[in-house]
Amino acid sequence: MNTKARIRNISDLAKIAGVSPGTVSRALSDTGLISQKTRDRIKALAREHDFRPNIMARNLRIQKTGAIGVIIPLGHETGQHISDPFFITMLGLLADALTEKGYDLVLSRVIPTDDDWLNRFVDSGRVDGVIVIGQSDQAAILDKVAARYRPLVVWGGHSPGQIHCSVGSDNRAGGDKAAMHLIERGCQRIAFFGDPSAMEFALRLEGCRDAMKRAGITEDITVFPAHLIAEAAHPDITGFLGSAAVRPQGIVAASDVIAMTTLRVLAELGLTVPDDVKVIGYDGLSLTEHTFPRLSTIKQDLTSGALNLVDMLLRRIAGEDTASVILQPELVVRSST
Amino acid sequence: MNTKARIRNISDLAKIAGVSPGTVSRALSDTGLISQKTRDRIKALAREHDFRPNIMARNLRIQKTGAIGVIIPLGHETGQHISDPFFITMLGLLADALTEKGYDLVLSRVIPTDDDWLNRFVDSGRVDGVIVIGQSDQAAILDKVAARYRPLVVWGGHSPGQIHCSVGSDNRAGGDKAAMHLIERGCQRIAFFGDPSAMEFALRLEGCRDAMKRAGITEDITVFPAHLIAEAAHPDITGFLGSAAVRPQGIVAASDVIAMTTLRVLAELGLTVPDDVKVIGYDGLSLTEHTFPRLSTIKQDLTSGALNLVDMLLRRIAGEDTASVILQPELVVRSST
DNA sequence: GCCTTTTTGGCAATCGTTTGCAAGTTATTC
DNA sequence: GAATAACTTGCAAACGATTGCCAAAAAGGC
Repeated sequence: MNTKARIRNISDLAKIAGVSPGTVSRALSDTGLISQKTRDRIKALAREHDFRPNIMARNLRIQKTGAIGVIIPLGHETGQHISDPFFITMLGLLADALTEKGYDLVLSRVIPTDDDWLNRFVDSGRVDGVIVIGQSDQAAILDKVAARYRPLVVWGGHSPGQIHCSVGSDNRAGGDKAAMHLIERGCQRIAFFGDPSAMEFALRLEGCRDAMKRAGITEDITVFPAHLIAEAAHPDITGFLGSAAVRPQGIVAASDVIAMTTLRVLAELGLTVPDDVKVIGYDGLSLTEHTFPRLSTIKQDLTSGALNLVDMLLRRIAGEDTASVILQPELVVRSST
Repeated sequence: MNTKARIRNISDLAKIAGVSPGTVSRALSDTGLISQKTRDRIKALAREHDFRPNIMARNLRIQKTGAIGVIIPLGHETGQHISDPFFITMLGLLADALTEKGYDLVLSRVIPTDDDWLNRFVDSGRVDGVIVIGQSDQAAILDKVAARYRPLVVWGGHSPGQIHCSVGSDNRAGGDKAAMHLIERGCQRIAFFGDPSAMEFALRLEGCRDAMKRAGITEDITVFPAHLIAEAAHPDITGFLGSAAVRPQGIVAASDVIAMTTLRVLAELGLTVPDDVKVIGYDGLSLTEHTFPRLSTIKQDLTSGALNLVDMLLRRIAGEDTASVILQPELVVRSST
């Protein structure tokens, strides 16, 4: 295009424009104080040479990175990975919300081998704030870091006395709704598929128990700690359902992925859903619409969850203090119950 | 812990250690030239005050960001989104590979509204290199940018004369394998579900035709341009299969998601797979193991794909030149054929 | 003990912006 | 026409690390 030397920085441009670097900076960043005329002239010049101010220098001066870290700690279940549909869905929503607000999203998967992973990330100075997806079994560490590092929010349940700011849904209420729905559909013997050593799942199980108690069902719920990931859960569940002395009439799965695997096992065993067994999932991921039969589930509103996470975080970055948010999950009835 | 003022930068530490900032820098970064003794001493001091050199300053000086941008252009099918299982799987693998190499991963979703989105990102100076997942219908733009910006690699098919460096699988060979498999299973009337206006799909269709020709089947393949996303594809496919005058014996789906939806529609229509109709997918995502019946598919080795992408990119960053890579897809036979 | 060689560590420039302060210019008012 | 007000713009000091070059110190050889 033009034969002139490339513009590498703001002072080059200033030289061409016949003004000082400071003026160029102000013109480009729309900080008042510059006459409309020179501002336009400089902007045009910048466009013409397609010059964009160096971001690293800007970051250094401003002491901000313009990036938010999203961390997925792969804690209580090694082997669980980022392709878990739940994480992914959340990630996509966060990406949208952050982009909207002008932030970059720096993705980090962490396998917590020591107690220092979050400290390291937070202190690395690469991001202005951090969103952690899932408490896993790391609640203690989250609390410790939250005590000194403000711009941190977490997706997950809220437990009394917790220090970190979390956004998540009411797991107990969700479990209650799931069990209640099965009971209304006529189930008496109910099983819970999921490992209650994860805090979220324990609460969902509690909720199921609440509902059964309320319905006057004395028989306790059967708890089967199925794996989170489909590959591992499949043989497990096959073993359990294939050999169960008394088959449950209804199954509350702790996650949609577990529910999906359950559907498959049932089909392989020649059982029909919902006639022989009813199954309800948890999360409300889009994949539940593509199973056969379509899966009933307890839907967490991840869209507003993501929006809340970002909103809270930005407010914390701005210095505000924010309380945790608890969203209400919702029963979605499809064909599996 | 200690009452001393916090160490904010390298010179503070230098003061405490009684040396000059330069020495601290060298000690911390293990650049030779410093005696083992002082190096150890300084490192201990840094650990004690948990001081970490400011990354932004480092970036500015070094002229590197230590981050790689991963872009997902949502081009030819608006509404397709990041939660598409294919993107997600790829993203997870890239996250692993990049972390391994010490790079951050900056995620960016782009809806190409103008011709300048890639330029803007590349020039933003936020990343040292860019990986684009999927050519979508943006091949021209990719070529244009690739011509001037070296550290750019793309996941997708390779077309003769393309300028950008791509890593992808041989779609034509994959389509061939899929159709061949159906033919060997006794299918004569074959349908292709997928929109051939996407380049990758067109090639897969070509491959199917190759196989049929070789097998001496004169009847042409029926092409049905199903949508990429399950929500949209479902009614489409229901319409097509429900009203087809002559039902195909075998279906080659252009993606696993389409195949999955097809399975569901068939089940809803009361048809058995594979007895009434055989279905084969494309991609080899893990979700294909969790359908019922389990889906046969043409597997692209995304793991080595991701490794290749990262490897190529790092070599380009280092100044090397790299040629495109074409991987061979592989037939995976399960229960749907 | 003196001279040469090797280590070790300090100095200061550099990366490219932003921004407080002050000076310069123009417009306004009496 | 002078004094004041109101805008514009330039100057130069940060931001916090890295690194080439040089001097001082230590080690080694005779």
